Amino acid sequence: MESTAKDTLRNHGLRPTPIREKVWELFNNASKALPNKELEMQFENIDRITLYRTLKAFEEKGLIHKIDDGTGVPKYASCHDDCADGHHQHEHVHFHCLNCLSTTCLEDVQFPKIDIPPGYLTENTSIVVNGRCANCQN
Amino acid sequence: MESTAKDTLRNHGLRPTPIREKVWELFNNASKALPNKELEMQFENIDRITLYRTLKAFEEKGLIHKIDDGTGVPKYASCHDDCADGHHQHEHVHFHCLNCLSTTCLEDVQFPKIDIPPGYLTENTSIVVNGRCANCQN
DNA sequence: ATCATACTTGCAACACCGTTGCATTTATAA
DNA sequence: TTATAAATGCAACGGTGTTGCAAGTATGAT
Repeated sequence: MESTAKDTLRNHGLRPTPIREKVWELFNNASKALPNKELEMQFENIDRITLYRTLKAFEEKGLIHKIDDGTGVPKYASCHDDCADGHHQHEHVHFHCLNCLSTTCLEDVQFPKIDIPPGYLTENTSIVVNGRCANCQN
Repeated sequence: MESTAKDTLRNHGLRPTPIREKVWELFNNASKALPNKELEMQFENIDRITLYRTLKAFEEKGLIHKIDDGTGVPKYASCHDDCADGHHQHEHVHFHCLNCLSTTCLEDVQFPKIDIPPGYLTENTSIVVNGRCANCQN
């Protein structure tokens, strides 16, 4: 049995509101990371600041994670269950298609171990692969 | 024998000017990637647009490469000889220190091979390791 | 050396985005 | 139902990428 958007929001310490529920559903139905613009377009008229704060809250509560794919336009994607309040766990590779410009999470791709020189301490690593996605091979 | 800043600029199709020469020297003497702000501070008074265009020109001509370390603040570092006009070759890992906020190129770290699912085509890959650099271990 | 030309610089200006403050509206728990 | 805390909408500020244009500068030909 799937948990409703309301439940999910409450479980993460967020009040369920129409906007938040819809934003959350958009992330759940998305097969790629979403930029602010694309989210805004799904609403009749939503204040960009409200959306900004919604995304910020979602991120802080571990519902979504921000992806910097190098385009300069931040994108967001839903997290998995192992993400909690302000403590993200996202050791997965992101793929950015240079053709359709979509960015996706490659959860199943093995995350490589980077051999950093002694003296350095690794906290977390970000990997973005740029290329052509499966849908853009023609 | 080292080539002068003038020579380097000319060799990349850029007219040597006082500003460009100084910017180029700043990159050569830097042990880390430089954000616009840090470059601006090295001048008495430089127009931010001029610096913006200088960096853009340098990047297009293969003198420097832009690094997106996830902070949202673009940084730049000098390229190596294998970079030419609009054709960058930077398969190296970048390290971003969460303590001193410096970003460096780890040229000697082995760049891992990412096993992307069939159907995907890899053009280039960006890797940023976040953590603590050698200078920040105390 | 001079000079015409192309490039560079500096300034104004615009757009976009992150961010904060504040008043109003909405959700929640007593 | 109601008091309280949180969410929303709007104004506003600052930073930055970007372009246009006029003035200054480097360059190659004469």
